[in-house]
Amino acid sequence: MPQDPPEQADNTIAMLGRAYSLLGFQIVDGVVGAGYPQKPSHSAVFSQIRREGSRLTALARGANMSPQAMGELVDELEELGYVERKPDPTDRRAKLIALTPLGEQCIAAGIATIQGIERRLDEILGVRGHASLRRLLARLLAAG
Amino acid sequence: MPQDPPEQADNTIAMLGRAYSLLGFQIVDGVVGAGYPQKPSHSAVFSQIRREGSRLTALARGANMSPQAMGELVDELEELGYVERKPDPTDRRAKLIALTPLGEQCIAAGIATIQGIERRLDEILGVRGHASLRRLLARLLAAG
DNA sequence: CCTGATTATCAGGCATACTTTAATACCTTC
DNA sequence: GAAGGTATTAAAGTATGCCTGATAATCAGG
Repeated sequence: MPQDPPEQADNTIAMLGRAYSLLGFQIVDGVVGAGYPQKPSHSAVFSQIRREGSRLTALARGANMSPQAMGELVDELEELGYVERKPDPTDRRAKLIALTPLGEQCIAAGIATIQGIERRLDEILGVRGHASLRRLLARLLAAG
Repeated sequence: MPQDPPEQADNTIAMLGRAYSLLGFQIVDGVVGAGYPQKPSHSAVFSQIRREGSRLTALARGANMSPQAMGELVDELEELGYVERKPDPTDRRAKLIALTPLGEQCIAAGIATIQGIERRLDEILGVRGHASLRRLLARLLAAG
């Protein structure tokens, strides 16, 4: 993730960065504040783990990192009680990493936090303004 | 800087993050590609250094970090030839950190890169769309 | 002119988020 | 059933971006 650009305080990119930083921290604070401690990097797991359980290598590929690095994230989440490792019935080398009930509550808290922030965006920008922001961002991302 | 939020791929915050990541890397790539190597953290210096030169402590306070940490950034920029330390004529304890001609060229390259990206945003979003995006972001940031 | 604050810097440490190397267990295929 | 590939894990290393503590020079006030 890059930093603020050199020079010129009010370019669009710097504003995007500040907005993201502002809201992103609110998510982490919200979820942690709701009683679900975690690190930002854990989202790499939460965002792609499947209900039936996911293999470590699959998670690593999906997050574009080494299986070893993903293994450490899973270790931490297991320690926190959010996921558990179960043997994969179809391959005895592999393990399935699956959410515990606490992990599901954590995800629910994350979704609730995000929805709360989005409602605040509706207030700040107006429902139409917020929709407009999303449309513009979508177009920007589509254009790559 | 936080990461992607847990869960839900298409919330506004995640879109902001992806947009920032996309464009932010383009800035670094652009400036480095123009022949001015640097690290993202160096922007903490470039963005606030004054033409007459700035004291280390002033830069550190402005970037909200310790003077030691700022000293290291200045070391690196001095090594790269972008800044130089000169004695402060008004205080023999202090040094003034000032841009070299190369440093000014680097800043110019940064500004040019940013302007190029902003022109691309004009193309992608339309001039009015881009202005609208900036207006929405400004309102978001003002509401804190 | 002594005292205490300020300026810069040296030295060492720490957290985050990865990496590579290597080992072990297991699968698949010839 | 041996060879080679895949899944996980342990161990150690790297890069970034900061920090605290201590030191030396200098300044400013009583």
